[in-house]
Amino acid sequence: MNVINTSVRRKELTRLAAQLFVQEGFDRTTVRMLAQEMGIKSGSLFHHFKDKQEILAAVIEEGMQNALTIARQSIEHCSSDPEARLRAMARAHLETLFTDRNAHVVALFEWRRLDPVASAHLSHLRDAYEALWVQVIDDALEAQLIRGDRFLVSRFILGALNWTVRWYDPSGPRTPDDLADELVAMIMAH
Amino acid sequence: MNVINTSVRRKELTRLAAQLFVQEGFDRTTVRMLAQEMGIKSGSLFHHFKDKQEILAAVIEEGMQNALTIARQSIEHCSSDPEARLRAMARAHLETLFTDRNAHVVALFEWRRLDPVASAHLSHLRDAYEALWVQVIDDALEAQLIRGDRFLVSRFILGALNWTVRWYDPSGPRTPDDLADELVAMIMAH
DNA sequence: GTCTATAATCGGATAGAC
DNA sequence: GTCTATCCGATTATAGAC
Repeated sequence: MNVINTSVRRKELTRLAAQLFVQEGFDRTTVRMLAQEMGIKSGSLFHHFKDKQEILAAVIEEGMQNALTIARQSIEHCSSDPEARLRAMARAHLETLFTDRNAHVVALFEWRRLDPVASAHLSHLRDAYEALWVQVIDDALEAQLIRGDRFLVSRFILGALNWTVRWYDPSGPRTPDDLADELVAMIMAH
Repeated sequence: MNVINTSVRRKELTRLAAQLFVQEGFDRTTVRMLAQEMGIKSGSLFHHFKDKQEILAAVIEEGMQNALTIARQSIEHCSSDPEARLRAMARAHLETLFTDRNAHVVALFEWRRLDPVASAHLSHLRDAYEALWVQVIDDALEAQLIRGDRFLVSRFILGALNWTVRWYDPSGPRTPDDLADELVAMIMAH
């Protein structure tokens, strides 16, 4: 019935793949490395996934799905206050990047490696997630919490958040929530 | 005498390599592609560079050198005013990313692909560039132009700027300078 | 400095037995 | 569902002639 294979086994394998993709990058991760991490031989891997591309697509779908779910849950809890919603979105973004870990990072940094068909198939998820952001940003702009062009502001905020992957050390003194709060504080026109 | 080969021929080849590295990514750029772009056969390439790694190091050194030079020139022109200096740094950053193009982008996005020796050898350039930023940010903080932790603020600003590579279209209506100005406006506590 | 030719290795992917 | 064995194209890099 389902076009998409969602068995728990495949989920587990996808999780392991995400880990390697973040560590090494998609291009440098070989099917042999993936298989070893999964405790099987490289030939067996192709019983679960058609090819390497399909693994990437699975990871990225998982990452965007996660990001969407967590973000939606987070802003539900504070539906009225624009400032709380903005902070919640930033926190949710960093939560899926660092707490849940890996899949969302792959979605952000390896999207270009998707073949055109997979990219087209998954773009609605990315669009839905960005729409969530633009909505929250619009509310914040209307409440005069922040200033600027809705499009640019969301790009800048997401850029600042995404780039944390390159420098932030979760084992350091600051929590992801600290980062999110500090970013929001920085741009607020209080 | 010189440890580093700085012939104009090598500079030209480095420029072409940078272009391909941005388009395809370092891992997916083959020496055959590089050679073809340079109008020679792949075997001849190794007369100019010891190996593929050395090409990457050359590109990244060029990119950081460019960024440093342009940034220093830009803030010299406005040595007194903290706001002008901040704006100048942001403009310079986007100028080396989009106007000069390629080499600085490679430095930012492919740094991880450097082998440890090359990375250690080039890190002083990256550190010098970041120090320039922290200095400008410190001045802006002291003048109460912006608020926050000096370390985090510079990371967030650089993240927002770096991520533009992923979405900004230079052939669109906005100039890189527009972007820089809008980012500065967004974070200013006027 | 560039060429041709090729070595040596590694990559994704398949076939067929169990 | 996993294994072994293997195909075969692609990749980095070298050797030696011109």
